Amino acid sequence: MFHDALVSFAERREIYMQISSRFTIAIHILACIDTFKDDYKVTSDFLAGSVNVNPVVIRRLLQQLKGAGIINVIRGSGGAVIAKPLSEITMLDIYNAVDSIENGELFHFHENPNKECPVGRNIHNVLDHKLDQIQTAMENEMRSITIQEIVEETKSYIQKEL
Amino acid sequence: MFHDALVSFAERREIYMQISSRFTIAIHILACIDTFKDDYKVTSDFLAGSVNVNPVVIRRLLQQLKGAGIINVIRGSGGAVIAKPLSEITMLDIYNAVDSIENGELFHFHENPNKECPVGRNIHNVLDHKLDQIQTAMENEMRSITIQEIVEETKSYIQKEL
DNA sequence: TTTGTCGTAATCTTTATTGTTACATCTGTA
DNA sequence: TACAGATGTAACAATAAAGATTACGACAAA
Repeated sequence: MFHDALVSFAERREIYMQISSRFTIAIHILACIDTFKDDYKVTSDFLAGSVNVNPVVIRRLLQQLKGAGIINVIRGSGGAVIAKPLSEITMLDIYNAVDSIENGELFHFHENPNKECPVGRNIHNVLDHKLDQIQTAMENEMRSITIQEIVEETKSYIQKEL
Repeated sequence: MFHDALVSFAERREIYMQISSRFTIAIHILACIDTFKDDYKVTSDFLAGSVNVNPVVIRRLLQQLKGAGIINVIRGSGGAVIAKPLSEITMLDIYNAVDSIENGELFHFHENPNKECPVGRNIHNVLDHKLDQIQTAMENEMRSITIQEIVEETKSYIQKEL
């Protein structure tokens, strides 16, 4: 009988997961780099002004995007440029690049279900697959949207303002 | 020219979003209630033992699930029971019930893009639709999975142990 | 060599979540 | 009707992550 074992507590240690604003900021950054590439040197200060965050936050993101081969950052003289065709950069690439969520998992699973409980020791096995299925659906949708679309729509909005 | 305006900072106020462990805990709770309904009175202490969290955390979740019409909680004598057929409870129902993410939005959008920048003042319009599209894909997948499946698979895992 | 910029470490602030204690309230039962 | 066992919920503490900010060394072009 596990009933008595269940009625008790324990210490825990969990990992958080969230889709942070790094994701939308990174997209914003790429849209800026492309939009202003011919007219300005797109520095971290310039981007910080458009996004409205501290330049260091931008530089950290630029490093992550560079690490993923999405952009190049020019040391010394400054500025960032896009490293490959916009049509080949998907939302998923960016999502992965900026490490939007902890260790690639969207859901925050409670860490220590009680192994003495039949449900507690099996729930992980059951749920992991389902959670994966949900996350995959999300990632597939992300993969279907390119930065090219984003930039084109942004430019069309800007056109309409004139 | 907006260049000068861009190279500057500003204060901000943001809202966090994450898929908290409340979601997986709530599923765990429902699996327990159903699995043990004939053999035990499923109290918050009992559930706390299986999930391995403080009973108050469980009670808070029970209230949220009750608010969504998913379970009933018995005051006084204690215990929780499921309020409708398991096949009619989807992962999405639970996700919504436990308020897994802030104000229904999965993505944390940076709050104050600079309105003086053509990209800054349009990025929200462009992205909102795309982010919605991604979130919808995720929610559709959630809607396709019922608690019945979860419970059945859990029971089948438990069977295999014997 | 000066100037502007990147790269990055270190520290602080803010915020949400979760943990915990405490206690009023409720209900079945002795 | 008093008791025992639960729930309902407020209040506060502890923990953790994100993001803000400062500082400064490294670098490249003029």
